[in-house]
Amino acid sequence: MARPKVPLLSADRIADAAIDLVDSGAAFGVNALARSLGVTPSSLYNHVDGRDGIIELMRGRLGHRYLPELPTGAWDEVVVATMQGLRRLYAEHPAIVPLLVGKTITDDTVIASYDALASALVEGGFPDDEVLSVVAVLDAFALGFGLDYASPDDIWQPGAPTRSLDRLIASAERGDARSDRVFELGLELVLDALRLRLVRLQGD
Amino acid sequence: MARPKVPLLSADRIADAAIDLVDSGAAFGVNALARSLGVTPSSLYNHVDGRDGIIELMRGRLGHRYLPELPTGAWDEVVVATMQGLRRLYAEHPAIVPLLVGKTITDDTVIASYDALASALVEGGFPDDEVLSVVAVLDAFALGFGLDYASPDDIWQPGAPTRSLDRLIASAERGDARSDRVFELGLELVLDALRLRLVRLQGD
DNA sequence: CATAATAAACGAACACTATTCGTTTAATGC
DNA sequence: GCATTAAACGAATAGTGTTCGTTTATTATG
Repeated sequence: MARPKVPLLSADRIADAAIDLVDSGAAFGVNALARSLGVTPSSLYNHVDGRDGIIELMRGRLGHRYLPELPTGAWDEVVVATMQGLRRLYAEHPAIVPLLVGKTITDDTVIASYDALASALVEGGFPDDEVLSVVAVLDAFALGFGLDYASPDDIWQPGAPTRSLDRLIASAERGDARSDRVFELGLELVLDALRLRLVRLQGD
Repeated sequence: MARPKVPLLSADRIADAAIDLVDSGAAFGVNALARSLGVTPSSLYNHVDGRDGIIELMRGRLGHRYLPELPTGAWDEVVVATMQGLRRLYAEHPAIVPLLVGKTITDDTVIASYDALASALVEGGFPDDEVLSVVAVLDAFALGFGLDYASPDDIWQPGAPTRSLDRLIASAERGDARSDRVFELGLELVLDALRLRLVRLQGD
């Protein structure tokens, strides 16, 4: 096919198809993505910057869908809103997480979200030299939970009898319900801890 | 070369070489691994179960090196010991983390470590139906931190001016010092929160 | 309107990757 | 001493991500 009157592809269309592909459970790849778009792989390179570029586009699209535009209110409300946005993102698109980790974030929408979170913490009273650490802790949390959602049903597969693990696994929840419970507990714990830290800081 | 008198390869030797390879910063792959062992790729398949098998072997070897054999004492001491073991593991072998995530854990040594952690929490007074969630939270934490260690120097790369992020990034620590600080803060937060939860639970 | 420049698709090619297969050689057990 | 097994090999396969040069259609300029 030569150049069509109306373009078949665009960055957004490619990103959406990539998200669909990853959600389908298939392995993410440029070739497979092109196939799902009914296009040859090299055509994609007219619109996006290779594999990593496509991944960053996916991050942006999902960020746009799930992360609050301009979260306002008390710092802990911003934290909750951001974390729940990430939870929904990861819960509904678990397979994308492994692709996202360890890559520099450049997408404006996502950057803006982190900026809003950091700003809320600053205004909430956390000292400047601690805010980025708190953000990193929250990020580590969210990422860990994202990976939890992406984990196989059986996280552990004991080959020999255990003291507690076998028993606890047998009576434990499974699937999304389990992941949700873990997230709720984790968020509660980290919020309690942060509030405690803040009153301690302000007590001095 | 035909079969040598004394075998060139063994599962352990392959795992050690794989760890060295990953630590060197090179991309992990069966071919590259074979090259580093002075052997052809197919020879490895006599000893290990493919790429995933090698990764699980690495997990086991590293677990054996870094996770306390049989941690004892109060539940929070076990938590600290386990988390710090994981921190050392991730800090000294950050590049292995992306390979580990999202794969079922079968290695006996690593299983035993999680079992000890779960048992300590049970004995510490956490209710049965909550222990696995706490373990998962800690795991999510540790994994998130591991990924933090593995992250590039620039986690964020704002393309436009920001409210706080630019300023905070400019004056922030970088590299391992930053990651260590984040870990310490995170561990402190989660321990505070867990202790608080325990006294609340026992108060009822 | 003609022509040049650009955008967008294509297919072919390249250098990898992980894996499988059949073969050869050396060590071992009865 | 002979059959079996273990362990290496090379060749082959199918797939990966990416680059390159070419063709075609649309757009903008003179």
